[in-house]
Amino acid sequence: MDDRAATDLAMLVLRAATEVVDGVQEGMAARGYGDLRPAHGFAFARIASGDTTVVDLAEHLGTTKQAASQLVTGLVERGYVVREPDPRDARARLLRLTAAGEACTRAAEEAAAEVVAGWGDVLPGASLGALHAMLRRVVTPGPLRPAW
Amino acid sequence: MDDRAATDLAMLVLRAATEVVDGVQEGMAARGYGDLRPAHGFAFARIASGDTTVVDLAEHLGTTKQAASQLVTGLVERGYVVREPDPRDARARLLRLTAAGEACTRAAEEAAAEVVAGWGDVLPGASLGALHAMLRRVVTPGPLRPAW
DNA sequence: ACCACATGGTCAGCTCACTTGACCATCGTG
DNA sequence: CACGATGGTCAAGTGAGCTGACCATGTGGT
Repeated sequence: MDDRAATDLAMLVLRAATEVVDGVQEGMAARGYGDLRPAHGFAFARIASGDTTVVDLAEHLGTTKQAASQLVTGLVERGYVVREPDPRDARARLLRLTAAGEACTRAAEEAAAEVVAGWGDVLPGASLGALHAMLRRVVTPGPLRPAW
Repeated sequence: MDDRAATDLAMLVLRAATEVVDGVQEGMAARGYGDLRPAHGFAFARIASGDTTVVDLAEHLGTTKQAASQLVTGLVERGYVVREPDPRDARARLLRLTAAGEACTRAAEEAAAEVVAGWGDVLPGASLGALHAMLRRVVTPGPLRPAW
């Protein structure tokens, strides 16, 4: 694959990501979560996985702990997240989703699935699965930056 | 494909995009362009395609024309871009890359190609081409937002 | 035990990209 | 030639994220 094709592929990935973000954003707004930004969604995903502290979240988002703390404060104010004391470390505060937060997470998953379903409409049958498999092999775990 | 797999695929796309952006950013810094942000790269890509005005750029980046104008001002100050009068419209200013701007564009393409080449190392032979073909079919043209 | 240092977290102030709103010059059409 | 649409800039405000300082708690060394 020459440089031009490689660059083109890179651009396609970026455009696909833009589609995902915009699509999810739209879907969330349609479900009544218009006040949430993509960064919030990434935060939900991490918090939902359990045993998350503000510092964990900051690493996951690729930001400073201050920024993560600020973001969490917003989620707490909206009733999506609660800060609970960590039984094993008096310094730390564990983040947990409220019922509203879990409902929100489900809505985000639905919205994401909708976007992907749209892709399925233009791709022959099993290709979506192949796409999934390829990306899984290619992608390394790491932060999911909410901004470029 | 169920919702969970679809959500997972969406996340993989986002993570892949993050890898691209971070990789290009690193590659650019290594080539002496550490002062440029991803948004600048997207601007370069559009300007390089020729006959671009500030308004065109704003649409391409999904921002306001004021923001695009501001961004262009920065590129002009750094000597990457010049504003030239449009011979067909005295209101408009055509954007053109300087020699430095073109060198920068080539550097960005190289950096992007490097990231993709890294993917080629972990994917069996023709899969990269298949990935390219799939994304091309799935992705619709549109703005390339520099921020989520 | 006690000290020094590392770690989790917050507060305060700043930066800077991006936004809204107003405005000017020019184009196109009746 | 008037009038609305369009390309562009200026000015002020917003807000997410950063740096720097600080406190409380955990951890390892002597």
